[in-house]
Amino acid sequence: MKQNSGYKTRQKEKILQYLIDHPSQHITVQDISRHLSEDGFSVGTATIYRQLDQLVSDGTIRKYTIDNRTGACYEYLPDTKECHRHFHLKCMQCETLYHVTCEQLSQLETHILEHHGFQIDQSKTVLYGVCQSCREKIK
Amino acid sequence: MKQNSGYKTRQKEKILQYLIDHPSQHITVQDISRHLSEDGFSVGTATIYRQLDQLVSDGTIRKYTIDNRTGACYEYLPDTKECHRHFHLKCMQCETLYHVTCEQLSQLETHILEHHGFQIDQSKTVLYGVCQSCREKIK
DNA sequence: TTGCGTGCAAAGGTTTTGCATGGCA
DNA sequence: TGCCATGCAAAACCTTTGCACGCAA
Repeated sequence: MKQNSGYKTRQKEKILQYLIDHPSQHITVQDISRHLSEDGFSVGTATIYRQLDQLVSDGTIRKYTIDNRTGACYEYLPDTKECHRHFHLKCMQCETLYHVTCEQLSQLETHILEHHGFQIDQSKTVLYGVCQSCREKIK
Repeated sequence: MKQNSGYKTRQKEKILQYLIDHPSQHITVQDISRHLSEDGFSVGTATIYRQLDQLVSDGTIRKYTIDNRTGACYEYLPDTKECHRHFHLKCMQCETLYHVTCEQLSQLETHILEHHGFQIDQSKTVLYGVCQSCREKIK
């Protein structure tokens, strides 16, 4: 996992760099396409899709979709060791990523492993929802 | 919420019945379309989408998307509130998606809300890791 | 009868694929 | 040089929309 597969091309580099420069955000294929064009380095849509697929397979980025949004989103996953010690909570409103260390979460991990036989990978897991300040805004 | 809006038509009835007959499953528009055709009661795709939208608004069913899947999924929500509380566990090895209902997970949701002010959206959240059978294969 | 529901076809998006060409190793 | 990567365009999908007709209330 996380071993760059394939050749190192300029397109691939640019795409990944854009994702790294915008961590914890809902990046779409369109965003990447638009950004690279503005940068004077247009990349074909098909290439973007193909590279993103590869990055997802490598475990470098994550792909997900958000309802009432059209198209998939991609997000760079930081690889720092600290990230294995806590969970990520991501607000779908303001896009903030919260890093949470919590006994309850550790217990959950143990429970899921012991009772469901499933070993959770904290670094890859993101809990989606709405944070406090955004919930207050809505009211 | 949960009050059937609009007219009662045969199409609507058939669509909802199919969802009720397949609780806790990832039903797609195609599934419904195919099933109804086989039943000798074809319904136009546009109608299915329109009815599903209405059922989602009513709160009768839930709409969500799954990564690496094309198209949205729908799911009937049984009346009891607790029953539709479940999370998704996805194995990064075999890509299987597990559908888990678990008291511990519900407690976690409550805990995160009360202690961290964060309202988790289960339909968007997927816990990544490795499932039991894949862990056994590795050893 | 009134007005929503339905079907069909067309339109609007997103994502994938085929194929010739280009570029990394 | 051997292969993978890229671009372009076409194709394949999913979902929405417009419109005339059908049907529930």
